[in-house]
Amino acid sequence: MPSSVDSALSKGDILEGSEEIATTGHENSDKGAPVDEPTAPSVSLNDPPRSSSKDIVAAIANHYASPSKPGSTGPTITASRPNFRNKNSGEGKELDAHLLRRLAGPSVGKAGLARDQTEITRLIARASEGSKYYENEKRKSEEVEKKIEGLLKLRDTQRAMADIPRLEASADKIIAELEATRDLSQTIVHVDMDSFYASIEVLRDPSLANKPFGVGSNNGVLSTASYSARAFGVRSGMATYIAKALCPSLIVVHMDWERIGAASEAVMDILREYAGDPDGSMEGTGMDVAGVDEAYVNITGYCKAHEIGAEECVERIRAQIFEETKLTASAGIAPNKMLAKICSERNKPNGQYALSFDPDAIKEFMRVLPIRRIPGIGRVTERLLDAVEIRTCGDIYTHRATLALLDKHLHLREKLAVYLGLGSTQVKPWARESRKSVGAERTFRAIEDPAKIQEKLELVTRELEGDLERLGFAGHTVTLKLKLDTFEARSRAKSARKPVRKYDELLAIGQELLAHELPLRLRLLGLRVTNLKDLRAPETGIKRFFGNPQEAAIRPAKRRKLDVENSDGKDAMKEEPIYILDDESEDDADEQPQTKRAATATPEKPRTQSLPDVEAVPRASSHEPMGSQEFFAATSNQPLGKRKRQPSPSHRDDDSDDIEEVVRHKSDKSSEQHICPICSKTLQTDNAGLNAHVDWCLSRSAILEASASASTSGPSDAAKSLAAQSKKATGAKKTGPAATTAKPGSSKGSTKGGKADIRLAWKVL
DNA sequence: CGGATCGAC
DNA sequence: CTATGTCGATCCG
Repeated sequence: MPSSVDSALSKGDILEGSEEIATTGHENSDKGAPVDEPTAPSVSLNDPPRSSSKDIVAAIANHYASPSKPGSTGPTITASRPNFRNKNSGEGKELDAHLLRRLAGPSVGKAGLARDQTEITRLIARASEGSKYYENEKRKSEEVEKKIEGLLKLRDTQRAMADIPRLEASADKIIAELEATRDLSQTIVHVDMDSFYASIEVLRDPSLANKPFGVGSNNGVLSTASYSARAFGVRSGMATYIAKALCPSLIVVHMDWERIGAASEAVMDILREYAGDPDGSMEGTGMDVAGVDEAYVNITGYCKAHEIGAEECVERIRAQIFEETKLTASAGIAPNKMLAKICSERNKPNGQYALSFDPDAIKEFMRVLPIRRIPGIGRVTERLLDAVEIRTCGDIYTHRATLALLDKHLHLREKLAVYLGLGSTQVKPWARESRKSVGAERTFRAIEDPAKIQEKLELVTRELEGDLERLGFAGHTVTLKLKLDTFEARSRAKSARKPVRKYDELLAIGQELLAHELPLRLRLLGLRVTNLKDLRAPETGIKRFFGNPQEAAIRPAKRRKLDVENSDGKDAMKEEPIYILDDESEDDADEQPQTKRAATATPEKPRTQSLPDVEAVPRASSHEPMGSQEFFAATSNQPLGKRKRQPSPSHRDDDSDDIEEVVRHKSDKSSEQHICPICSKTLQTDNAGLNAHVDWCLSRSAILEASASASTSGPSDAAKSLAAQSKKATGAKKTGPAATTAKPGSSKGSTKGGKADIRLAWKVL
């Protein structure tokens, strides 16, 4: 194995990444129910590393035949910055450092990795060599290199005639502005389950404890690896056969979506208890489920109400999680989501970390933080920043002039906010109105027979129709997504005059788009609908409800410190008087295509003028209709809603800012009459009650949908459907006991009664 | 608006 | 001889 190279790369700041790799469960549920036999989990102690023509695998196996006792030691964390430059020019065909990292997978940087990450990485690269996947990665890598080249050139020419001190001064001005927006009033915790899938497996089969094993859907890749497996270099996202090469004794278990979903539910329910106003009246409103195994919780109110400190509160949360699920969680406590997330990894396995709320301490914390730790900064961005010598957040300040010069590409303002440790303090449930698209896609063995491709299109279309139906959306634009067998991706879209959602309409458009592309050799085909129309948007009945002057009055008052970003916080408050009481439909009423949907993307002013002298330009604020927004925002969760949203705190300089209103403080009018937008029933309850009901109602329809597809499409589809739910419906009631016991009428359906049942379900599993 | 890319889980 | 699916954001033309 090469060595000279090592010096250049060896200390890969391996720390971080995502614990779990997202997987779908589509494949694993193919064969009926998830593995859950009385017997041992479906382990596949496969054949020893098949010595392929490439004895690379064998080489890897050799290299790691005797890893530094897996359990014995935590990974040696050699803190050092990534170094992408290829200093190993001495060797014949050296693989590009960036490419190596790409091949290493998305989660390189995770905690608990083996020591010499570099060796593993390059061996993996060798093993991958020649595959289409490899070639594609190489191509992409080269594109990035090219972009960097251009960037550096631009920087140099610009710098030649730039007034550096002035650029720095303007950056400092922005810093001052941003600093003024700092909000330390909220205590936010990010709770992250420890190797979730793996831990769940250990619970089912205790004999797995301390053994190196991985959890994967099928033959492909591992979604997660146990800590002892990580000591061998195995990590999430890694191809199973490579993992086996690294760790011959690796055990591979399949995902058990039922359990994962139940466990997730149990955990989220616990968290919801801590996420509410001080009086506890709005339990769950201060929570943001960010995936099956993680969530943000605003514990400000809870701590105040119970007169306890944040750390104690979080200890309590974690203890409760463990007590009720026997699963451990890690957590980060900080004044905003970004920081909380970063902190939750700090003491990863079963630990917590509380960041100081002192601005200077926060800045010091950021100063040494590798840029890659920032949510939103991935492989490519890390590479770009590295090119301009920015590796830690502290480097952002040092090179602020460069960022100013390359603002168009590197976003100075956004980076400065990161440098300051600013982030969103908005913690609330995902609102269905913020959904932008609904889609379905499928990967398969490359095919080129038009008839076969057509079949795939039909399959995907059927799936999409089902999702649209279940979710209650239709869309104006249909996009066909293709991935060639070379991994090259492509997409084609077409907008219809009317929002579409039916199978026939979708298929027709899909076929049209597809026809134009054939012939093809495909490995993936997907269909997606955007420019959504919410079919469950408030109808006249509901509209009246929200038109209620009292509700409207809340609007302007409750404008909270918008997150970072907002060049001019001052007048942001004026021109508030627009309470879109009625009609959310004007939403797609299509008028100003600009105003709404495009609000974020199309600022009223040229987005390019954000460079140096960015003068705060008061823009006409873009208002989101609030009607149903508040309604749903207060809802505790979203069935089948997906996660992830603006990772980075800032947006352009346009203030389209997330009109994130604080929806809480509500009129807790106890008895009011509302009409459920889903089932149309009239309810006698307060807002919370209504929301709870809608919640239940939505999840119920999701379940019905699942059963329906079960009877119409056969068992495999049903299983898939359920799997999809477990994964997507982070907040939705799961099927099974939990779901069937949830009480619709109860104004607290999601809290008391139902919860106990759900937990019971988890324990029973 | 359509297309491509990045990032996240 | 591996590498999903689903979604949001952003940038470009």
